[in-house]
Amino acid sequence: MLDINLFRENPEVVRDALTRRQMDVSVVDRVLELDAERRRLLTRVETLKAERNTVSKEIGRSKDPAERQAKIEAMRQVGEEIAALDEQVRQVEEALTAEIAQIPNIPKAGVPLGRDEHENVVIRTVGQPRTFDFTPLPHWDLGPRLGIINFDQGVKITGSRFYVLSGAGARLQRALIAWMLDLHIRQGYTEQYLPFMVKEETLFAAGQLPKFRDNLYHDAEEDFWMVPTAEVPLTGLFMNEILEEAALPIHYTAYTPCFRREKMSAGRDVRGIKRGHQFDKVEMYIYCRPEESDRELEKMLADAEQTCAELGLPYRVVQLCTGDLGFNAAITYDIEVWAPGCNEWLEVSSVSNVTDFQARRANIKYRPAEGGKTRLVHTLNGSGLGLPRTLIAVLENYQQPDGSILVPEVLRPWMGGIDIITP
RNA sequence: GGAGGGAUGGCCGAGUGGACUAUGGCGCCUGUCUUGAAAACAGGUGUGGGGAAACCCACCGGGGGUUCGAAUCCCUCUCCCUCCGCCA
Repeated sequence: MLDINLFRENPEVVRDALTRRQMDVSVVDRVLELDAERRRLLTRVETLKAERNTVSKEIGRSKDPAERQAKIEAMRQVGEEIAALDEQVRQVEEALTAEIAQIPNIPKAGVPLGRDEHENVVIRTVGQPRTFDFTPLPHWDLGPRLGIINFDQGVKITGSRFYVLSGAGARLQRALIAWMLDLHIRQGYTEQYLPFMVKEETLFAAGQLPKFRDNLYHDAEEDFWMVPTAEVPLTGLFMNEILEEAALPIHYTAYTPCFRREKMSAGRDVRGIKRGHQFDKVEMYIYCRPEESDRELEKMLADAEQTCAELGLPYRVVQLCTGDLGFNAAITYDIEVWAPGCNEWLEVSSVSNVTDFQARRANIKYRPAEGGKTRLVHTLNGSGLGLPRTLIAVLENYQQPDGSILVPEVLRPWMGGIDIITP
């Protein structure tokens, strides 16, 4: 959520940000009107409340019954007026929050201008795509042949876009999770084990609600929501808290499953395990001072790149253009790995500086060491690689002519002696 | 699932309708004293909002209600604690 003061003092900044994101700017005027109305109502109602407070104290002290009665009568009317105005304030604030809550973050100055994902900018490519002297197979062929991915069973027990990993496939995914968590711990992150269901307030804080309601799973009985990413509970950890500056920066990593209805991408990427309703992810998350967030973004990007490098996967770093930037992010780098079987670059990681956007929604501040006013923290999030896609990349890049899969060196400690996956 | 007890400032803890402008203590900050520190003493010390400012408004777990006036009374929800039941 953006700062209301930004609209008052510098509405052009917001209009410019919306224009760069290819969005309509009329919301800015609606916000300004509602804000002016809110302040107009507040001035009136607070004057009346001050009067009521003063006179009520006089009533308490007064010994004259006639005077008391007159004042009680007068304040009864003032009270009715206050109630009516309070209700108007509530409605205006609700409308104001509804408008502001749907406005995305301001893209940082260096973010390339662009309409959609086609105008993203490749920053660098690292590693040479492996050359094959045979035709590499896509994972949806490799997996079933090796008996490590079963699509039919997933569909049978749950439905479309669900699959089962079996034997070495399940173990390989577990190895990736364990290895990645350990790597992030070495990089300075503290591991968190989190609830996989959260309440509505937490989703609002993380910027998922109200905008992405259609992409979330919701248990109506208990009013719990399944997390679409660890970013959501990680943002919620310090909701409504004031941290000490000395505690910052905070680096967290967490493994969680992620649940997404993917309503908006129905029909896309239907083959294989690239896009499912349930997938696993290891996330990195940082809380820091505003001055540190640019530097922390570079650290997080380097940390995410290290996972690809150590897995021996060729990858490229892509900077998202303004038209493709996510709702919360001010700047985002995607990491894409080459999948020779399905013949495409797979987005395995997305590393973003969210600046104070989630912190304002979640009300997470810190007290400067020198004292003075509390300030909003900056938050950053990045996947230390989404798992099905990393699994795809490992399977397709490490396939051998006979259809077997060589297990990457770094994962072998978790594979119980399996160096090569064969049928 | 059942019965009971709780939730007050950074922390402890008092407050059962009007002097609460939230007592007191601890902690923290500033000052006095001191070569310095400690101790003692004095003052200060929450968050958010409105206003050019003076100042004002809101907040005692969340929401709603009664009242001229609510930390205090009523309803409701959440969470914590104790016990019982059930349970991986």
